Amino acid sequence: MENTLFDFISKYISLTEEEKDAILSLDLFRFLKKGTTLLEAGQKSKNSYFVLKGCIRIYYIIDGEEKTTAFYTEMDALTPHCVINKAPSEYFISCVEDSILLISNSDMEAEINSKFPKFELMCRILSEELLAKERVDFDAFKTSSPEQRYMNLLQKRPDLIQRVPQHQLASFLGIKPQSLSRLRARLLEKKS
Amino acid sequence: MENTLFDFISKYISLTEEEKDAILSLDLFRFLKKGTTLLEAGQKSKNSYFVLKGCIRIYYIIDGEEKTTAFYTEMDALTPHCVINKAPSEYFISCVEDSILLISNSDMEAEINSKFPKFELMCRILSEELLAKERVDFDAFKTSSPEQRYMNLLQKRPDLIQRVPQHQLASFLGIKPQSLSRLRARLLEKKS
DNA sequence: CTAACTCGTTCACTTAAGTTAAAAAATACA
DNA sequence: TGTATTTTTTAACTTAAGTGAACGAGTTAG
Repeated sequence: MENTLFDFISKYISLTEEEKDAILSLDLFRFLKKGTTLLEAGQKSKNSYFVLKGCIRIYYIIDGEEKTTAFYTEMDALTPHCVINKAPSEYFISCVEDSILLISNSDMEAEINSKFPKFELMCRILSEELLAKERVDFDAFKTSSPEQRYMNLLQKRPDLIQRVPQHQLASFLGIKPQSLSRLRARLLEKKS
Repeated sequence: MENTLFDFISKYISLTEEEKDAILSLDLFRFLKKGTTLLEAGQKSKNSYFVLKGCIRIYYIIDGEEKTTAFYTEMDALTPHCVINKAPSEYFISCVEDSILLISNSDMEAEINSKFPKFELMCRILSEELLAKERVDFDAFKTSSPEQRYMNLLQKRPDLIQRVPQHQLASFLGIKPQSLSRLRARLLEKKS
């Protein structure tokens, strides 16, 4: 668990043993049950999440319907929009599975970043990377059909298709559950 | 022009006159003609862009078709994916209009960031903001129909609809030019 | 144990986007 | 200015996603 975290950090900066201990002493690890809500729409929060184990999702409630738009699994980091713009959240976050998360808050992060330039550097690089990647993902979504998106997902994140309920996958792909079901049937047909 | 830049920076950090002069002495401003290509797919580059005036776009060529996925206008910043992952670019960048850009390269940025922690701080905050916003934009795209996306654009970036050719807007909205034209006709019909 | 729910699938029908083609309008440029 | 080129619109037809409803399997709760 600590190893997962430090392996991740080591991709960006190197930490001394003291620094590692300092991080661990903050006691940020949290064990959460499937279905636990971490953030509600309308709510303000300062918490950021890093997934050590399990899966969390972002979803909206639009016309009474849940619309899941993003999944975060092992080694994924998420700072909600409401933390950045200090406004009520536009979306919910909850656990898709029993999960182990590192939960930090923005005040604490600001303090650490100003004390340890190394950490600030890591955060900059990480968010620049995530931003560039999000851009490319968004582009791929725009330029492809639901069927292509599904096949792309099958390639890039096959695990998701196993661990996530299909109606959540459907809205993640920008379609209705019935359409995903039909689409899958269509693909099976094609293969044979 | 300098003012546009410093107004932008002042939202994040405050600069002394010396620091401002130092930035200006780097001579990063570039004047570009409409249609100029800044980056080609397959090419490697270290350049980041900040739009002071005008408009640039990201586009792909898929099956011989141009697919425009993003527009950057006044006060927008863009670091291409290829700069981040040091791999050949998956997309093109070109000027939609005559534009004034600030063009920096990643080596230079790394140097400045390590010399001036203030700058590193700005870059971190900026990319965290952009990442959170990109997430919300992507979500809005996923959860809405082409018609809703168009109406949303009409509200949020009415200028774009004026300054950008419709076939580029269409792929930005994830549809074909014919569909956008039809969609617009449908909306006009509804209004009356 | 059964009633209530949730989830995935199927079906018939509606709606809108994709496709192909052609014409009309706007723009560039020689 | 007139011609070429690009952009936008229109139309007819195809394809696939949305909608509303129903069904069975699996799960949960009383």
